[in-house]
Amino acid sequence: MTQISASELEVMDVLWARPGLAASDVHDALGDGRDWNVRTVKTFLARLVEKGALTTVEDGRRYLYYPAIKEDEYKAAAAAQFIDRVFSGRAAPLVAHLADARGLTREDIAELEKLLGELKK
Amino acid sequence: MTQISASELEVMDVLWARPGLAASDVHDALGDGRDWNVRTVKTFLARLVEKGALTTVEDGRRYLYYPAIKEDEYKAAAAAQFIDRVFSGRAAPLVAHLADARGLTREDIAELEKLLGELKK
DNA sequence: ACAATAAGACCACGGTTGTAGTCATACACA
DNA sequence: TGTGTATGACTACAACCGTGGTCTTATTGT
Repeated sequence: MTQISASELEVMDVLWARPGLAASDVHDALGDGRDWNVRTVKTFLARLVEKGALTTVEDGRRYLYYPAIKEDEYKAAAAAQFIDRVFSGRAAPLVAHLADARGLTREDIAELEKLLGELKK
Repeated sequence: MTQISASELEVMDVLWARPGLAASDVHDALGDGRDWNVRTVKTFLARLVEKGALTTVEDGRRYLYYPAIKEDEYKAAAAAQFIDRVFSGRAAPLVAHLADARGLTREDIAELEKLLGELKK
């Protein structure tokens, strides 16, 4: 299970949101801010297929791309791995640092409290 | 500010805990589990110096290494960057995913609640 | 005094990543 | 009907990363 890079993840995000796009659609969807050349996007797509993160379906003379891994599962694993690497597996210090670094919004705090309430059951 | 890799971060962790070690001490301190060759550790140290994350003080014919960046600041920035990349900047989903992926311990939950209580002030 | 050892300096090498270029071909419009 | 254009296939290439080798010199134990 090779690693998905930061750039590749942006591509995955597009396809998790709208599965079944062709390369040029993905390129367009990334548009704002990210102005990668279409060929760069195609490279990422090809690498994601190699890595088993995407599958393709032929559509005439082009491919449509679909996620082969679930967003939730991937992100949960990525979060766990990040916490292990940087915070020795402890989640609380991470949240503390976030508060420091960028200030959680009031909504974030409310959402977290609700979440913790549910977890306690 | 070049990126610090996962392996390099393990080296930083040693020196944040005990600043002023020489290369071989860092190697020893990593010991358990991590059995990198001493030269591998030296490569990481040299790269961290190049990257500006460590500074050296000569001690006879060897160097002592000291962190040039603060652990808290680095980790806060790393956390913010991770959340931006993977969770579009929202912290709450991250915690939710953690709960999913590995189950927060009862202590984690208690600690997070305490933290949130303080943040609300 | 000499040999084994340890330190730093420099080098290597294959894999990953970001960022495309080139080539052949198929389609679409003038 | 021929030419620009979009697509996929393949290639490139420098930087970074994990992993450690070589070479020179200094120190240390016998």
